Amino acid sequence: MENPAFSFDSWSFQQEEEDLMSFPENFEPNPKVFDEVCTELNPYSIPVLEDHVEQVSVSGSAISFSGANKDSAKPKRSSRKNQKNRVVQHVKADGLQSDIWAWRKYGQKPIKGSPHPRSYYRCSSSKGCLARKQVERSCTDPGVFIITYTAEHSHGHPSRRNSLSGTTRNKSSTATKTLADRNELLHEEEETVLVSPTNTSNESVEQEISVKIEELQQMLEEIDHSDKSLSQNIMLSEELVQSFEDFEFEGLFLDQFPDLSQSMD
DNA sequence: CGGATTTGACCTGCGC
DNA sequence: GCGCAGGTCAAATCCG
Repeated sequence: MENPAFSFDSWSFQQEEEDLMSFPENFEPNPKVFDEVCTELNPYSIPVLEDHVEQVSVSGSAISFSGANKDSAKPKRSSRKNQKNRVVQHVKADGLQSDIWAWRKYGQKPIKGSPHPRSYYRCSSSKGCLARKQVERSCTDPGVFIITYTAEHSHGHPSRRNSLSGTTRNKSSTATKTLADRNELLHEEEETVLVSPTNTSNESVEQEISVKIEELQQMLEEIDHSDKSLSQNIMLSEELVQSFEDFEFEGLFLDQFPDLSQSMD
């Protein structure tokens, strides 16, 4: 069985980086145009911190999506005017992997004056969802990605991500994943646990979660502090992943808290 | 075989 | 009206 969420690995992200950097080495954008585009793409001068994502709404309402009118007839092609209302995020590389939605890439275009192409994604969690996402590398800081969300999701959060977020599809087997990837996975799963209702009466579930977290943390410590060979670390990591698969966090939560996915909206 | 990605073609908005 | 640039479509291709 393959865990879909586990397809979020650094390898595939590196592939995306390669894709984004696929312009000729001698590519030299017009300096004037380049500056103008950079100013346009990063008008907020938001300081991007590690593990921190600033979220900005062009319409002035943070976090909320406001681009599409769900009641209006769906045009065959979206109007560029509609995209004045959109949410822009400036994230570092690891921020691209913290997106809970499943996105499907439907296009990539070189942007005039920018050395980096822009990738276009649509939500693949639900058929008919109008949510869109654009990912492009900042021209002022290649380590920063500018993510622009347009329209809003017409459905609740997916129980599992079934695609990649700002990345190409996974091309490697689980055996080739790095320890950093596994740690990233653990962080994501821990975050999933932490969003559970705090006043739930289901103590047995909470206890089970607590025990599981402790086990996983111990396993991580073994990985981090041991001087084992890489292959041994990978074996430990595989055990960690299997542990997650056996536990089935989200399935458990969906069974115990059927309203959770909606309340997260 | 089904789902995701790639990529050239096409459509639309906007400035001149 | 024309041309450019951004955004989307869809067939081809890839991959598990």
